[in-house]
Amino acid sequence: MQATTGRVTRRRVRTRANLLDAAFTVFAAKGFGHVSIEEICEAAGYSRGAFYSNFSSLDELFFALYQQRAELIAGQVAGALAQDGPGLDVPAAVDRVTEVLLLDRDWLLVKTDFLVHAARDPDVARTLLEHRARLRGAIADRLARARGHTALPAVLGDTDGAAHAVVAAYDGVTTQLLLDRDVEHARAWLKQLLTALLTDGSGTPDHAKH
Amino acid sequence: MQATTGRVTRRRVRTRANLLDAAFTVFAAKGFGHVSIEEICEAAGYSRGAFYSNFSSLDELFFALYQQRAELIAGQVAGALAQDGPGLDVPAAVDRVTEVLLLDRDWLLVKTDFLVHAARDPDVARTLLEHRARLRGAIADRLARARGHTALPAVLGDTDGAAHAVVAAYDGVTTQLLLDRDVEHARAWLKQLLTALLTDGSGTPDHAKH
DNA sequence: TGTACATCAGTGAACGCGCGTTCACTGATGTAC
DNA sequence: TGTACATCAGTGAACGCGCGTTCACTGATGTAC
Repeated sequence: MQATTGRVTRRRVRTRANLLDAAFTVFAAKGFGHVSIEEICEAAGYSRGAFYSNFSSLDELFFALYQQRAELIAGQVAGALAQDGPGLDVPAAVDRVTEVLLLDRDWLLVKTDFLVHAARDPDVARTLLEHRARLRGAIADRLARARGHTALPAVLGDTDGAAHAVVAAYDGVTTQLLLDRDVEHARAWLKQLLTALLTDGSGTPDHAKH
Repeated sequence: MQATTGRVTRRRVRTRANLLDAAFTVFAAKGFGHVSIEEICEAAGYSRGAFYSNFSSLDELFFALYQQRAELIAGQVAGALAQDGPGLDVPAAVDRVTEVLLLDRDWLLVKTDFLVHAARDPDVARTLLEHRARLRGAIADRLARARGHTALPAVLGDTDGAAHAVVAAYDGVTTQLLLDRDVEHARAWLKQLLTALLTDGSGTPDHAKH
């Protein structure tokens, strides 16, 4: 209803952004559910009143935070996937995508907190599923573009099935990474998994050994 | 130092078990971090003092709870894997194992909460990694036993690599299941993934279509 | 098997702190002229 | 560009509740004889 857009402004936008940034750090460090509104305000350098002026609950802020970051990252992934020619160079693509998806541990932590949260709230789950669908779409597009150049194994069905498999592999590797904190291993491992999934054993590439 | 084992007893064991059972339900419903000691005591039908007589913190109880359930489930999985002959019937094995691993949503929720918790505490992470290693060991054994009867694709390396892949696939499918709550789809999907991973495209089984 | 006694397990009242939430106030920001 | 005014955004004190934690007490449980 905010008739004039000029009145929603500047200071407010800045404050909101500061709160979200501080919240990201605090949530990553302690986990949603172990964080108080006060901690976030303190980290951001505001009084608690500022929080209530911008959000109505921790849940709302957490949701906004996830939305913001997820959008950002979805864009980066799409960019990384669009980056090369029609042939599908799995290891190169994985390198570029994991740069975005695996290297920021804080994001992995927040994302997993959000998963846990979504698992208990169907409305939140819907949003997360939509984000995932968008990501999967970008992957399926990429795979479709590679069709003819590189064959997909029939077991997974169409490109959409293959995209699902890629996401599942990513989720699986993420779980392990959260525990062992070995990013390089996770990247190598994801490459290997995707190679196994996206090739049919004939074209086995040489880097897959080890 | 409890010299006589007779003095650690009965009532105490029962109370502890009741608290753990109640905690499981409450944690599954609300998530660790949104649960108070009081809620658990109320659910179990004890006063808060009883809690402090048995545990020193929520963290300790949560850890004990995970430990208890994980052990139980590890046994069930090992049993399910040991159940048939030397040949590897992937879909049948997946059916039996997912019976244990995917059907209890409450367990998936608690397990994921615990993952998030472990991701922020290296000591807890070590315990979880050990549990996972044990599970993986059971799977690797099963795969080794199938060797010669069924070939594994070389991309994954030895049976241990294949076992890692199985766990990753399981974790990936779990993530999706937590969001869409479609158990049957998750089982079918896991079968398909494992078939793709554990066969080399030649022996593609007919059930893999769709 | 029964009784007397000692120790233990859980009770529930009490305390106090952390923090969510509200609100009257003030300095900041934008608008009109 | 400058000034006067209106509205908005964030302040920080105040309130109160939920709940973690403690502890003197009592009924339950086990032991000795």
